[in-house]
Amino acid sequence: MLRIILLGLLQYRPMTGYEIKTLLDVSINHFWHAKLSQVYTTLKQLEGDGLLTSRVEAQDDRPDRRTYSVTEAGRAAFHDWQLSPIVEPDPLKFPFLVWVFFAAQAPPAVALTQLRLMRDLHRQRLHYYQHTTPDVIQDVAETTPASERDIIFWEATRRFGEAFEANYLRWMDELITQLEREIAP
Amino acid sequence: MLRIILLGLLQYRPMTGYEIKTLLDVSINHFWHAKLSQVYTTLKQLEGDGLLTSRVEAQDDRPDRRTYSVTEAGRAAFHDWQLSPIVEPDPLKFPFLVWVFFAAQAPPAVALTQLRLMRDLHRQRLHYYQHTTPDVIQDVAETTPASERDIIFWEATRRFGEAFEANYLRWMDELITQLEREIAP
DNA sequence: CGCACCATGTAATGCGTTACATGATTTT
DNA sequence: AAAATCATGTAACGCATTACATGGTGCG
Repeated sequence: MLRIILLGLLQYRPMTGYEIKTLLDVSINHFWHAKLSQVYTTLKQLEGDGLLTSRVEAQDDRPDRRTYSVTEAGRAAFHDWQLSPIVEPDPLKFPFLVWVFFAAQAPPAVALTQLRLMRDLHRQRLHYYQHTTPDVIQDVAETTPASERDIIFWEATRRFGEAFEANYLRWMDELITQLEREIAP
Repeated sequence: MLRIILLGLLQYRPMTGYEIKTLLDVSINHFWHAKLSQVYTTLKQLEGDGLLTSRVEAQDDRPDRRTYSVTEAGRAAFHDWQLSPIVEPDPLKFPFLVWVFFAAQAPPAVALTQLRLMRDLHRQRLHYYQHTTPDVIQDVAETTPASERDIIFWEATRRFGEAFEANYLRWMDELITQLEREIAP
């Protein structure tokens, strides 16, 4: 998947590994993430496969920059992926739900404390999607040659994040209330 | 994480790798998953670490069964994990959102077809959480010595799945409607 | 003075999937 | 006759994280 993301992002404009990582951290980060080291190794791999090319620019005050661009083969690989239909819902992983599944084994007070903490964290995230992400999308749209249609879909992913967090909060509030009633009737 | 899940499940009762896998597929499957081969290797690993023990029972008509049980050290490791607070929201991955992020690069008709297909898949999943999972929880509760408190949390994970899918559907319906308006005004 | 930013990479290790290998019994 | 269930595992590979290694500039 990271391979596809890198091919997709580099179609907007050529970038260095470092630039890609910073872009990743503000845009795609909410539904996919990668460490800088993985970005570097995956870029190298894609170049080895002929899907990217790179050229090095020397700089005297800072380290050299290696800028990657997509080749024709890279563009083709990306579009192949994009046009082949996805016929199964993604198998997802929610580590915190594992904790909830086994929460009966923990003392009730500990469980409640953990749930309240997690609720606060998701409240913060919801706030971020509502008040910060719209500005981020604007910023990215200005520094990247993106179409209006791109922005429609970027905004759709933001709304997904917002709705996901709002939904998560509702669910947690209900669970916490239920447990509170059971502990202190 | 699979290590923790195996330790958690084996505390209800001793099981073979095969039994664990079938239990995994109907319970935890909605927020974590693993292949049978990984279950076998992880069980072996946990035994090597002294967190599980196993004994083999010969059978004449079927292959031998290796039944695993949790050791004291295993119980301790599980409770350590359970009592150490989770202070960051999980970094999640939604592969389909990557597709949406780049959907502007696909022909509008292709994008709409894919979105409608995915909507149907999530509709099926919602139906499953609403009408099948409650029965599954009952079944598991009957074959496994689980407390009432366990069932409260298992039911909570079911509600999470239900709410997640309902929310996903709402989001997709909105996006599809928005795109339909733009294609054929 | 220390931290963040810019900038690149490698090496070791761990987690997870796919493919390989076997084989009897039961259900459709 | 074919598929699903029961039952175990290994080997190769790929994806991802952590740790290691380097070093100048700018800001508070």
